[in-house]
Amino acid sequence: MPELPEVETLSRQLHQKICGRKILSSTVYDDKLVHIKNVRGRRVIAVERDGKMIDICLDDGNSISVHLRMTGRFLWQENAAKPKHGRWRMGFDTGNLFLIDPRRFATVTKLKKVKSDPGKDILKKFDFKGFVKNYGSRKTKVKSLIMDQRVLSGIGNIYACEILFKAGIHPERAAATLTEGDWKKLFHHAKELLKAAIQKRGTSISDWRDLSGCRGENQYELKVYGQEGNICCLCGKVIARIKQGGRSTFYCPCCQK
DNA sequence: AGAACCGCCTGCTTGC
DNA sequence: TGCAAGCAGGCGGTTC
Repeated sequence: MPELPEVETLSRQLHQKICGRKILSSTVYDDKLVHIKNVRGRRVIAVERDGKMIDICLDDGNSISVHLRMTGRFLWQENAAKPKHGRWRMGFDTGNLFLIDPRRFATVTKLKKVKSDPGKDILKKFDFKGFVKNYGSRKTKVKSLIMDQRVLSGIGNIYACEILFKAGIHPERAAATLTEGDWKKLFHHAKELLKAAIQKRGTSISDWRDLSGCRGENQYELKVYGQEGNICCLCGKVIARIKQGGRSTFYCPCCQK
């Protein structure tokens, strides 16, 4: 599932491919997306990432915001033949951009471009002091907190598990029990991990692919996610899996306190 | 405030 | 082999 590194990868590739290009056609194949209108003839002036959203900024001041949710992805194709699970196509003079989404959870909205808060994005102007002040004394579990998109933007289940492992913090700890040192460690590893994952063009678990249909390579770097029953690379004990609000959490009971 | 659950979806895995 | 049930989960919404 696309999280910050995957969305950043796509966003950069898209910017490269369609920035400055005019949208010659727009074809919607999925009834859930029929609201996508008034796109033809517009020129793309930028493609930006906003948390897990991809914003395709147009020359009329609007922006097409795409959230890929679970299985959404973009594919660039020279020909206009609809690929399997193709939900939407935008035609450019250089080729065709398809939104592919087997499970149809992805959402597309067209709206006036609004500036979001870069202080919530770990790789932008992240506001560490503001975070600790506003959320550091919450009673909620630390994993739920860092996955809350209103609090931090971009972190999903896979990277949340990996970040907490690197930082040696148990996913069920109440946020309020973390010291400033714990938070510093957590955000240090979060930054490093997310940057490294972008370098690897994302984590290709299940069906994630980049704009050219290529797999990322970060799945080989995962230490706990999907590793239930395997041996921890640090201590040799068995990786555990628990449910937190219906979602799987993977962690090492020995290394994460 | 916080946690759990549901609905949205479809492909894949599991069990008989 | 084939079919049905179960499972996966980001997010918004509801409920306790």
